[in-house]
Amino acid sequence: MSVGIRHDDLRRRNRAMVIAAVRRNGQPSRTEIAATTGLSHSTISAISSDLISEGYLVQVKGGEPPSLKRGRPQVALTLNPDAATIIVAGLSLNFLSAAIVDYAGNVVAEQRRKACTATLSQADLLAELVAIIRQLMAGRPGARRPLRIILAIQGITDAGARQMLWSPITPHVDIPFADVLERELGIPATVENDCNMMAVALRWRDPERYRDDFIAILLSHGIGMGLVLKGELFTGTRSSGGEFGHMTHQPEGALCRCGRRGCVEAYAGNYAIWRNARCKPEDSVPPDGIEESDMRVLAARARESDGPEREAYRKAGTAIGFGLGSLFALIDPAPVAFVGGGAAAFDILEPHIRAAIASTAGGRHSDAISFDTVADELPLIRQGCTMRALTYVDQEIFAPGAAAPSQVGNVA
Amino acid sequence: MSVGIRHDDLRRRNRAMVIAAVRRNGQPSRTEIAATTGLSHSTISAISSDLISEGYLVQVKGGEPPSLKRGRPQVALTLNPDAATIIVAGLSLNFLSAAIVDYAGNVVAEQRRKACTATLSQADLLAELVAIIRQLMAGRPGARRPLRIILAIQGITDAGARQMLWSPITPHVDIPFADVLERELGIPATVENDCNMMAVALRWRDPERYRDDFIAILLSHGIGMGLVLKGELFTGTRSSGGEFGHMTHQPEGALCRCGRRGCVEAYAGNYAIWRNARCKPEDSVPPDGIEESDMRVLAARARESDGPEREAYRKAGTAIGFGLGSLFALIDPAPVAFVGGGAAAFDILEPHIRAAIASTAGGRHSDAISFDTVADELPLIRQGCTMRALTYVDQEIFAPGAAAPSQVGNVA
DNA sequence: CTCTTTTTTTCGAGCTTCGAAAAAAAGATT
DNA sequence: AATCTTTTTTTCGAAGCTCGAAAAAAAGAG
Repeated sequence: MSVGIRHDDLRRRNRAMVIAAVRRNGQPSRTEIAATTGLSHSTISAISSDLISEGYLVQVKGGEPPSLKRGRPQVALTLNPDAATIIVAGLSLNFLSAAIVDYAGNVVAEQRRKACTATLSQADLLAELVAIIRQLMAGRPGARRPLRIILAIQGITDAGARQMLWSPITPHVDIPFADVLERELGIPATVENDCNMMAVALRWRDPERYRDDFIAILLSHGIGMGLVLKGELFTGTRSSGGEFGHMTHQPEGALCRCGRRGCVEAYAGNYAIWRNARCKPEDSVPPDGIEESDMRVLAARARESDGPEREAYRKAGTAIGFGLGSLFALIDPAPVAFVGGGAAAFDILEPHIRAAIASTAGGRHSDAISFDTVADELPLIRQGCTMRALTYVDQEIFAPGAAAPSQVGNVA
Repeated sequence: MSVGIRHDDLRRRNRAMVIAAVRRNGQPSRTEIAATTGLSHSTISAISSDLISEGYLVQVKGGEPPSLKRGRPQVALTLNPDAATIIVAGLSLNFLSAAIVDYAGNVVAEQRRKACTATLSQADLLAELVAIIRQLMAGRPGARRPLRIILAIQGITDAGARQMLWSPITPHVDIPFADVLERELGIPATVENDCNMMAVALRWRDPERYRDDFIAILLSHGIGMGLVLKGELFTGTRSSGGEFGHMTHQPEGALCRCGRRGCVEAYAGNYAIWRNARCKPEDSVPPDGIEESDMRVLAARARESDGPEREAYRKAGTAIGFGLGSLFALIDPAPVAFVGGGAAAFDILEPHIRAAIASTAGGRHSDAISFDTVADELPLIRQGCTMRALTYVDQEIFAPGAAAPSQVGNVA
């Protein structure tokens, strides 16, 4: 059951609240923080003065143009970039990346590397990952140790963000990425699903549009989803969950990359569109290695003439639409952002998506649902990871046991 | 954004925590409360002494057998039944009910009434409901005003629990039950979906089995669901949500009561099983007024011989299974309780449900999923409403503005 | 009747937040 | 240039909360 609030929790929570307000707001003044948190000016003054002397916040001197109002000007507070660093890593098909990001969210250093993820042994895959991070850290000798590693992978992770349970990019399953990274590098680590990080990023990027309830759908070789409900990232009970692409669209239908039949992805993933456009049978083995350029050709043909390509996109849109209809039956309609290469063909998909949704019970008032597209998923994933990891760090710094460091040294 | 914790919130929250601990635990001692809440003995002592003098808690004198341990015996605390009352009302096809329940959860008085909900005007339906509650309260002259009304309806409610948006029991939509009840009776009211209340009740009834993540599915004329995820009742963004029965099973499939096609309910609702068992076409208008006894006959035939009845149950089980598979793709597998008349035929449904789930991507490890049946939904709904309303009352009593009554008078 | 054990209450210490007032830092006005 | 206004930020005492330690209470054991 939920636990009572101890007296010393109070300050800790309110400190974390101030940090969160600064992270969200960018450069708020003490007065603005008091307004958003509802705490009194005296409390905010005391807390922010502590946080400044501990090195987490800094005052922005004359950064902004002098305000036109009279009265004592507000002093903007902002996160001290030197307060901490984190490592943001990404693992996708044949590609590894890692970056060092400072406490304010700026990328400080970066590494990219190709690796044949599909054929590497589990040990070698892990070794590659550790190596790229080591190399990254070696580039900044003398720097303080990063406080956290976050790894985004294309695939299903467990609810505790410790392991990858399954991924299309490697035949291995249940890879304990977090444990290995922590053991090898001595830094707390978590593994996150890439689509979930997309959703997190959208929330930071455009809080007006993507606030409490929205859906991010990745249209790529496979179909992924990140879902925010009531302001919280939605995850499954045991895994990262939200496997929209593997909801059943047609019982006993087309063969999916996951080995089952009739999944949404088996109609709407790049490989499925390609398979249908080339008139291959629905139960043929899903092909690999389709380039984005191939998809652009298919999309162009579909726009041009009413041939098998157009039919393939119709099937894709219908599958996505019925999937969304079922999802909406559970959660009610919400704004959807389509992300990734497939979003470039959204103009072809949209009418079929809307038609399918409209024919479902979940799709009442479906014409009011707002759709949006974001072409490139990688920057979104990177940003989502950054914000999530920094939020973790914030929580940890102000956790019960954390001894408040009296001074956070400048490294640069 | 989330708001800071004020100093005076502390006591209020911890008081609510103590009440919650007593409600959950039944008759805990101060020591046990201290253990479960994590607060110190001194704090619990102070808070519970306040709550006793205010009349919310009472000490149980020699209720239990003297413990075999030595030392000062623990004094059990329990909720004072006279601290408050609430009204629990229910509205289902052609049937209204209402009960007065005390602060400890005991039913004090009850009323039932038949009314032809399908043909009543909206005004008359509301009038009937107000009348039955007035009649109930008239039976206890001099009693203090109930603190809350909770109404469970078969149908979709809005996220704010103010209105019924749609229901199969009446042609009217968007009925503002809560507002009308509040205006007519002057008591805060909410409207809840009946299946959600089933889930709430299961959580109180068997917290061992139904704790953080589980699913309650109502098998009746229609198909409903109540879903608990991460210990919280799951609702849609705008409505009560969780309309499992209206996820799409077969695009362009059988005609559903909701007017759409291919919903799970159009295969698994009583009317759908009946329609298939009688070999009516899938697009024939869903029949009304099928009795539970009719269904028992169909189930018996299905058990007996491999005819259309068995085929109808196979289709029903398959639809439920594929629906669960899609649900599991989103939330991962969780224990399922099948509730209501249809649960009596669960032996016929189960193999088909399991087979369908196993063929979906969401159904990995599906043989480990635990299924359970509860025959009668009405007591569950009643209990769920009771606990939900009392939880509301607890929160309200200890809300910021609430003046702590120095003494809660005994009414009996 | 005294000792031991366990529960509950009491009491002072140490925090925290808050409101009011003071201080600080500007522009506006004379 | 000096003073007045306005707004932000800090300071300070008051009130309230939780905690730990010690005391009190209430039993069984010896």
